[in-house]
Amino acid sequence: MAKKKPYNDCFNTVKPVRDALEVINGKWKLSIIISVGVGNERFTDIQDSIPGISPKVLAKELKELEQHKLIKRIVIEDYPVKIVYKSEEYAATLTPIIYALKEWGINHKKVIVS
Amino acid sequence: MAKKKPYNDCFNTVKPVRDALEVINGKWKLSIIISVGVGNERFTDIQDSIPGISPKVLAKELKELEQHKLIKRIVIEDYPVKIVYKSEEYAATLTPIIYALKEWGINHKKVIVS
DNA sequence: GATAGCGCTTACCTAAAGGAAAGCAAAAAG
DNA sequence: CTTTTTGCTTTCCTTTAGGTAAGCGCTATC
Repeated sequence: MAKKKPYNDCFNTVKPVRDALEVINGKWKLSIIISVGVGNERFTDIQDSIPGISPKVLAKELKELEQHKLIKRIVIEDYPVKIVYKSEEYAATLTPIIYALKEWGINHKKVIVS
Repeated sequence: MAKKKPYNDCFNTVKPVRDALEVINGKWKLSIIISVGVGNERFTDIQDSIPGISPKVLAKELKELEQHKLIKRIVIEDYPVKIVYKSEEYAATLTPIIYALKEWGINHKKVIVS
């Protein structure tokens, strides 16, 4: 007896958190979702609203977000052809995460300062 | 007039979200916080509770989490010397984020399957 | 005395992320 | 015509994250 106490299992939490992180990981994805969600639909508007992002990275991330069905790319066929990005409805499910991160980030800033 | 419509500002949200991500980014940090939060305090217990993590990465991340005041490393001086990791109270403020990510991850799995 | 476990560290390597800068086709503006 | 804007793409390069494998000092166990 007196076996070694085994570790506490937390896989039920760790697993879905990791699944979520796989989709929204990286430095820029949530910023892009926020920007598009707030109404920016043109490439350059999105770029301008996110300080520091390069067009290369933005183009790459937009493609990934499209594949994850979080954003749609719409081509409007008139003269000139116009391209707009919109949030998919599914992106709204990320709101609680974004909100929680925002609140935490704001508070953390205060904690660091003090 | 008829100036170009400027982009919609979202920096107030983007900025704190990025601040938060700087602390909890990466593939493993939240998993470690969850594991320690659930009561795993020994290095190998934490390692065993997070499938796939290597000791190198775990050691590195634990140091970073210590610096961010999310986890404390305690050396117990008896024979043999024992080292335990515990959550700082501040780590509890991450609970809403972890919960939101967990819920989203669970739901996302369902969405993908269908 | 040999082996195993604990809490790491070290060295090495690969892949992916990301930055910088330039360019480009099409159209509009001057 | 020249320049500017838009929505990107391309190339090149550096940084970082992370994986693999081995080992090490110490203790405990067989």
